[in-house]
Parts: sequence; structure tokens; C-alpha cells
Amino acid sequence: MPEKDVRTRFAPSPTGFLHVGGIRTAVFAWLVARQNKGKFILRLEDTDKKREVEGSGQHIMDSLKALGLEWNEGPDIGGPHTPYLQSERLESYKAWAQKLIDAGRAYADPYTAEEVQSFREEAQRNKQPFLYRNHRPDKTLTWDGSQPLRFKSAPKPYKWHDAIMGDLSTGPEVIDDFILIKSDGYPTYNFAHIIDDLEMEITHVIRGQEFIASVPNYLNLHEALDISPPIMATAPHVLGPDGKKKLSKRDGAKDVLDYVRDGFLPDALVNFIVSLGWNDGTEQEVFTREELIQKFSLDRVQKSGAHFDERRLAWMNGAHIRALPLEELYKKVSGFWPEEASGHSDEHKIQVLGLVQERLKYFAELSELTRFFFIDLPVDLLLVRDNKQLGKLETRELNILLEQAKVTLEQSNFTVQDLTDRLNQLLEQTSQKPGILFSLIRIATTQAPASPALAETLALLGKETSLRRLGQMLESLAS
RNA sequence: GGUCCCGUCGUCUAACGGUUAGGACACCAGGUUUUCAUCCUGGCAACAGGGGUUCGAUUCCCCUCGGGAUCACCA
Repeated sequence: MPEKDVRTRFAPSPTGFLHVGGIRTAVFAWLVARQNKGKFILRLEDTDKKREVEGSGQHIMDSLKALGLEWNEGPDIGGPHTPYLQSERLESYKAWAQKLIDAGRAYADPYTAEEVQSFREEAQRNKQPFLYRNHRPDKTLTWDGSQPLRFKSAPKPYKWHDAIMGDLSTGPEVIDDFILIKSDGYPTYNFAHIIDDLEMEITHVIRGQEFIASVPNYLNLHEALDISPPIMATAPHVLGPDGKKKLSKRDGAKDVLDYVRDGFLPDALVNFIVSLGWNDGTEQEVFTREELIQKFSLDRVQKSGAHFDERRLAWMNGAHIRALPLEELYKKVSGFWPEEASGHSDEHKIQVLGLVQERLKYFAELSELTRFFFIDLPVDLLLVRDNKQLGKLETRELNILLEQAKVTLEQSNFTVQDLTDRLNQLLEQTSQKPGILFSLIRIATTQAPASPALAETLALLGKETSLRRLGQMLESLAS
């Protein structure tokens, strides 16, 4: 039975783009929402004005959309708990902060940043963990907004359950008086997200493991506020391919939009991101989006970090491409054809696509893979010279073979079947190995290092083009 | 350093006390009348180490080692 009224959220700060590691929690949250017929909410946490990157909020939304992770409520479309931009929810944070002050659970921080820093250093010198609460001021001054507002914590041990990590526990030493509202008037993440998740009725908070150490503090704040915490799920980080560190932009982690631009399918990207740390317990690797929605579960998510392997992504994308009906694939590759293809009919391009579908790893390869179908490429004799078998033949021998091929092909009606038959006859007639004869014809007619099966390629190229290119090859060999 | 979490092939992972430790990616070899790819077949390759508990441990407990996260007026 699906849970009722599930509401999950993705709450990034608009400080940059989204890479594969960063978007994973969004995928998880989206999946949980869809699976339970719930709502997926997007909220932008823009409380750090210094770090904010112009346009990144939009960029993040574009990335989510590109992967098909549509949200039900968000800064652009609104919703029952508008606004979805933290910088516009200041009144709300103030109101809750006042409740805390009134209850004696929040106080103005009288120290300067430098003073706090010196406390910290002193603790370090004594090899003691630094806790601000050891420096709580004796008398409380009224908070006028120019000082940071701190939470007056009530330290105690905690045990709690995390939907991914399982049962967790910590001692009272991790609880401290963290800052609720900064001296610039903006709330900290630690405070704002609690309020927002409460007001937006979030049921599942799914986030990266950098927050796990702060959870006890959040729990403590919930108690002070007399509210109950949502279900929490902490996903491990995605690691760089070789490094052991969390995947970061610095390690060359690419913007997910880059993958979309290169022609990776959103479904494949989602499949890959989810499978980085999750499986359904069977041997299935490739899942459709619908299967993922149906089968995903937080408790089967791996507790340890997974390395991001682009080769596996490429394979998975290829698998998704092959699984697509040709007509559907054709619609998706529209922007990836070589320039020379413009003006050719849909019918023709679909046939070309059909020949390369099984060797396409991502759409950006389409252009190179198919260019020779649309234009005569200059004759490149190196393709012959570098060929293992052809390279051994003398020009005279190549000439003879090509002439014979030309004669044979001139008689063909260029259907795949007829071409296959005549090519086989030619094989006997010349008593050549296919490795030699077919390679030569293939190179002569495509001028490409790789191409689909010969008979099919020739049939699609057509009689005129095929013979013309054979002729061009002969000319080059002669000169 | 304190606190918390994690540890199966190079990589992603299966296993929830009894298996020749399975699958996938990658790689290698062979096959499918040429190349690349697909597909098929085969191969290489892992329980971090040490103690317990148990008739029996990859699985449960402890220690060591290794890795990660976090200790901000960032999120």
C-alpha cells in the first residue's frame, strides 16, 4: 500500500550547476514521491548571498527538467506553501525564532566572530573539542538582529532511524548552540530547512551524507520547537572515478546538462544514477523509468559511496538506445545529424539511423557515424594502407579487385538480397577472402574507418552513389 | 584529533549462517561471411586483516587496518 500524502523535496542552494553526484538525492526524492503518488517539491535555499551564483537557480531547474524530474511545487510554479525561495520566507523564520526566544531557547550571541574564533583555537590547543555552549554568556542581552541568534541547546544522547543508513546514535557531545539567524538577517540552513520542511509538510528528507553529523542538532531543535521530525534518509556520496573523494566539480564532474547535450537519454541517466548504489535484488541492470518508480526503495540503497564510472554510463545509454523503437529514437536524435543530412527525407534518415542504432553510445556520435551516407568523403588511401589485410596488397591488385567489384555491382538492382548474392558470387569469382574483398569495397564506398554491414550500406547508398565512389577510389589509386 | 558512517572482483553490485561466493561494466580469447558495433560462448578477477561465537562464518560480536563525512555567521 502506498503511503498517503508523501511529500519529498529537493532543496539545493543556487551556487553552481548540478553534477551526477549532486542530482542523485533529487532522483531518489522524485522516485519516492512518484512511487507513492505524492508530491515532489523544489525549494531554492538562497540564504548565502555571498556564494550565490547568478543564474544557477534556473540552471538547476533546467537540469531537473532535462532528466524528467518534474516538480509539483516550486519557485517557478508556486504551490500551497509559496514562496519556495528561502530569501522570501524571512518573516516565517523570524516568527519561529521569536517563539524560541520567548521560550528561552534562543539568545543573542554577544561575541564577535574573532572572539568565537579565539575560543575555538583555545580548545584546539587544549586538544578539546570546541563547543560554543561552553561559552554561553551569563546574562542575555536582547536580540536586536545585529548579532547572530543562537539556539540554546539541551544536550543529550540520540538514537534515530535513517531510511538508508539504518539505526544511528550519538552522544550529547555533538549537540551545540548553533546559529539560527546570521547577523545579516538571513537564517542558516540549519534553521531554515527545519522550518521550511515543517511548513511545507515534507514527509521525507532525503539528502547527502554531509548532513548526517548535524542531525542530532536538528532533533534537538525539533524538541525545542515541539514538532516531530520527518523521515530522514541519508545517501552516501558519489565518488570520483579514481579518487576516493566525493565527486566534485574540481575532479572534472560534468554538469548533467553536458550529458544531455551529448545525447545521453534522460531515462538512461536516471537509470545510471539510481543504479549507483541501488539495485532491486535481482540481476536486472537496465530499468525503464516506470520500473524504477515501481521498484525503487530507500532501504535497498547502499550505505557506502560508489564510484562514478563513465564507461558504465555509456554502456547503459547504449542499452537504452537499442531498446528504443526506431521511430521514437528518430525523434530524439533530431539535433544530432551532420550538417550534410539537412534536406534529406525523414524516410532516408530513419533508414540510416536503423543501420547505426546498435552502435550508437550517445547521440553526439551520430554525425561521424553517418556522414558518408549524405556526402562523398574525400578518398583516404590511409584507410587501405592501415588495414591489416589490405595493406599487404599492391596497388595493381587493388585495382583489379575494384574493377571486378564495379562490374558486378553495375549488374545489381541494389536490393539487400541481390547485393548479398552478387557479393558472394564475386567472392568465389575472385577467390578472395571476405576480409579483403569486402573491406576494400566498404572503404571505397564509405571512406570511413567503420560502417554498418556492407550489403545494407550499399543498398542505402544506392547504385549511383556506390558506383561513383568506386570510380573515385580507382582514380585515386591510379594517380 | 573528537564524533559518526562504511569496507565482496579494477568498477557497480547479489548473498540476509551452510553457494564451486552469482550477475553487470571494463578487459582478453573465440564465433556470427569484412571493419566498428550488436549478439553468443568462454576466460581473468573479490569476501581488508586478526581474534572470537557457532557443528559451520562473506554473513553475528570485538580489535586492528583502510576509506569517507563532519566539527563555519556554507549549505
